Amino acid sequence: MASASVKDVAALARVSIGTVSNVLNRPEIVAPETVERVTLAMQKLSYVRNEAARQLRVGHSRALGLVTLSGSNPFFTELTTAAEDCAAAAGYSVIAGNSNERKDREAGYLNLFEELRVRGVLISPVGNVVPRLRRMRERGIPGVLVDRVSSDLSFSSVSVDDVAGGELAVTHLIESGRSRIAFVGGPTGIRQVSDRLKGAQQAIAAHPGAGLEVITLDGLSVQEGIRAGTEFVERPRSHRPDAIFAANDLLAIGLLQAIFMQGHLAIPQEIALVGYDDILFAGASVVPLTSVRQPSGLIGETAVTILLEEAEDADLEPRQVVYQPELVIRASSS
Amino acid sequence: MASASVKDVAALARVSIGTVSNVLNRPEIVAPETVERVTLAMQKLSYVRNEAARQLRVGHSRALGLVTLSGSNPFFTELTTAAEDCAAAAGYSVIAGNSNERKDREAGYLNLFEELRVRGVLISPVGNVVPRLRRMRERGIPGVLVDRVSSDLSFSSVSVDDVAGGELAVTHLIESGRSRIAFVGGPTGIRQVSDRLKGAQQAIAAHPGAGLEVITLDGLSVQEGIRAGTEFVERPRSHRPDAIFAANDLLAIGLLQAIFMQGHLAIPQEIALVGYDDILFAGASVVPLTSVRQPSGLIGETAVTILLEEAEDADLEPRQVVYQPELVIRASSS
DNA sequence: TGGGAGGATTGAAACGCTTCACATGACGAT
DNA sequence: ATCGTCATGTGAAGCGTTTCAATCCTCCCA
Repeated sequence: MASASVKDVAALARVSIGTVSNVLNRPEIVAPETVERVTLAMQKLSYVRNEAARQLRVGHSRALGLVTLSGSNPFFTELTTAAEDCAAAAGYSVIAGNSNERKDREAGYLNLFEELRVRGVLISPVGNVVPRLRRMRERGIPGVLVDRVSSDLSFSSVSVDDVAGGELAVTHLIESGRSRIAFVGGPTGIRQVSDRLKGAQQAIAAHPGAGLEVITLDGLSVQEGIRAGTEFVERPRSHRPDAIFAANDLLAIGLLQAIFMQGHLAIPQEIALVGYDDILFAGASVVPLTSVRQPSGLIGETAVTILLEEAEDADLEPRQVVYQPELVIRASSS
Repeated sequence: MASASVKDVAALARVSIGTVSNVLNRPEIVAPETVERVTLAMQKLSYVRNEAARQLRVGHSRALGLVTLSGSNPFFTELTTAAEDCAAAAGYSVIAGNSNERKDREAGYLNLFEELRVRGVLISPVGNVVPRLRRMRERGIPGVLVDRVSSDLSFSSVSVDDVAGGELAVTHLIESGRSRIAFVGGPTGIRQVSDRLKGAQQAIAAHPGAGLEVITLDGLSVQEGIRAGTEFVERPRSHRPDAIFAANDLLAIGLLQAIFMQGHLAIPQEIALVGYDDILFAGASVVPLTSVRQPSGLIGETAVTILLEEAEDADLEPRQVVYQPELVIRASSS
């Protein structure tokens, strides 16, 4: 049974299809009793508007596209949920996908969003998506960068000061008496990672006597953390750092597993550990994790708000919103 | 600048629009050199197909809808990722939303999916969605239940035997010497919760001397777990259970925080703890968590496969796939 | 009584695509 | 030379909306 269309509703309510469309979109301009008759007809036929037809006519959809970096990182899950809620309040839905840090998946989602003619795109990019976003903007699809600042400031962005976060973390480690510090991070191509590293380096530079070892990994997962942690455990004590700053909490949890549970090294006594993101599980890990907290929900909301404004008015100046991170100190570092 | 349409491409390539559509959809029936000319024209104009128009014409979209119970539960995140991958392999995209255990949000997503004319719906339901799904199926949108069996078997489902899981968990607790066991779970309206409880009760019934206390909560979050755990800690020792079976890992982690970290009761010595889902963080929590593992990815894949088959052929008999859970024993219970 | 004003409704065009019956032409078989 | 076949390409219809100019009433005022 094919579903009913405006035409069927119009026939049943004995009005024109134009009127049906009006009660759907501007009920205030049609006579109350007509509204009622049409509404009744819609119920009888259990009419459901065909979004594709609407979209074809008006030129764009009621959906926003969102590409995040990782599906397993609760930071992005929280961000996504907040974005959905905020969008829903404005009558939009969010189509969310995660690139898992792969450029091909990222490109795949952008293709999809373009075919779908989404109203706008939120993205936490892996590769250099700015040229691509520029092309999309020329066609009326604005973009907002999330958790990342556009290098040339031509796009709005909502981010957290990752340099400050890195500095916060490492300064804390130094001030609590550590000096041989290791930074463990994912591909340095990811801005968040390189910024956190930069912050770490600044903290080191400000404190003579402290040194930084940089371990570069291929990703930011628990698995990678375990791998890196195992490597630390295998070293002779004299070559081990006395503190580790991990580029995110998943990594930190992996390090914790390898160092504390498998390697039996005391945390924080032998090695102190600081993570990043302050995910829900950070406070509940084997040794509760000191972590740099980012306002994930707020980021999502702000990004959606800005995106919708730009969708309304394409000539808006790009804005850069930067939130400040906050250090949450727990047992893993004190 | 409005984006190019088939008409523009056709004009530039000096063919009819029908031919352009053919190179898009059945390139094998058009002459190779024509294909090339058209492809070139598409590149020149950076043509992007308008999915809404395509969909309007063919009657349904290339998307699947997915509603999960919770966005913060990694079990569903893993399931979603697997479903996305599986759908992508078949040329479909997944629009995922989570109800956060709220019926209104669940209904909202179903509305959206119906307006979008998705090809099919995967759902892990909160309320009784069967009548709703039935209506959608009459209109050509099949549905598959995920992590839940349809009460009347009129829909296909992919689930895990939650009764067996509950039995597994509690039998393990009893066999390791506990007898005063508490079940802590979210709203009993959720099938997963009531099934796990039923399994727990079966295990108790099979072992004379063991007793079960049932604590019912409003949700399955870390927060709720902390609340319940605090209550246990405040009790006099004689009224405390010697083991807790939590309906999921988030709850268990909350319990852990309240009992072990705030309440300073030894786990597992004073209270043993078993969770459910074996999420990524279970093995890395304060006290590594014994948990019942479900094949989350496999569930997602299977569900998508079945759904797509039913989308092809509406007259397929509904199938019930039930996977068996597995107990992963860690420090929190031994 | 004629004429506006203005509210309510109508009807048709257009959005961009797919589909399908049909046209065209080349070529081999008869 | 005629016909059928096959490969290729064409053109128009139609999917379900929204939008907007045009029409139709009704009521009020001069």
